[in-house]
Amino acid sequence: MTQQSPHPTLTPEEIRGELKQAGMRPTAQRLTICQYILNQANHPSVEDIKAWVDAKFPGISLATVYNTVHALETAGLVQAIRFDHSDKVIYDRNTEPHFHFLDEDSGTLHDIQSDQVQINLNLPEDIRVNDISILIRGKRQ
Amino acid sequence: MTQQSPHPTLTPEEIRGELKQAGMRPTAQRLTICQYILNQANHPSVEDIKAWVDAKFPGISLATVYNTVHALETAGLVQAIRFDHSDKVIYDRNTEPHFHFLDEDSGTLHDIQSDQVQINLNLPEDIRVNDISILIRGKRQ
DNA sequence: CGCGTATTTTAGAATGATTCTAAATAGAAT
DNA sequence: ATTCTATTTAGAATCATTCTAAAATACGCG
Ligand SMILES: [Mn+2]
Ligand SMILES: [Mn+2]
Ligand SMILES: [Zn+2]
Ligand SMILES: [Zn+2]
Repeated sequence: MTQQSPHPTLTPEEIRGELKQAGMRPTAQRLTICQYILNQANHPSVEDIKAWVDAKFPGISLATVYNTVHALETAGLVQAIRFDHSDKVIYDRNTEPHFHFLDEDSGTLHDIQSDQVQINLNLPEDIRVNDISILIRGKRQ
Repeated sequence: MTQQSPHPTLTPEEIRGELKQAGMRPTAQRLTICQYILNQANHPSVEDIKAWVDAKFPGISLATVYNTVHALETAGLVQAIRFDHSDKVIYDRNTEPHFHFLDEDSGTLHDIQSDQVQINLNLPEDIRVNDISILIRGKRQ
């Protein structure tokens, strides 16, 4: 299923804790960005993040958004992904290995947990697989 | 297997024929580009194409390479694909649905025919799948 | 062959996402 | 308060790609 996200909502205090644990100072900018990426957003682009954060924090710089997502990525709190259908990187709070469904009508991405897909690979012996990336495109009827 | 490509080598005359059939004038630039994309190359980027063609056809413009790959794409002679690990579009002479293996050591892409992968999707009833894109990353030991 | 017209090629400018730079600001430590 | 480091910021730079508008070329026809 592309079902309800398994991501618990984090309180501001919990976010603060995650940042500190990652060695990042919990600045107002970062807390706001995390409130969006970790709690509200669904696979947002930097543009999405900037737009949302701008409402709560007018005038935040684009560079800060980039800096922050990079830091969050390094800290392992988000995953950066790029798909064929867009030239923008999207950030994924789901850092577990999983796949994606692109709803071609709405343009929205939805997680597909690994256990919802069974893959049987018939590859040469000498290949060691490190990672599998899957994007399913389709529509809901 | 990521085995030998199922792409027959085309003679210059055959390439000429393909272009005409697609309503494209078989100019020297296009013939040279096709000689590379359709016969020699393995998932080349525009940069790759430009570099190879430049040797046979010094001074060809980058715009022409872009124009030509777009025309070939429209004609259905190649497929444009973008993967996560590079910010460049690559062109694929294999226009059948298929998947890809990225050799992380060499950075090279290899086709995986659809019949070498069995996928069982456990998705909601209301989802109609139009396309599945798979990239397998790994190494050869 | 020689013209007329549509297609193609081309250089260079524009675009857009992202990265870089270097200076200003803020936080933490002493 | 002073110092040191982390963060934020505006703006420039980068890079793949797209666009523009003019020059060159190909092709059909007389
Ligand atoms: Mn979006
Ligand atoms: Mn390449
Ligand atoms: Zn996801
Ligand atoms: Zn391929």
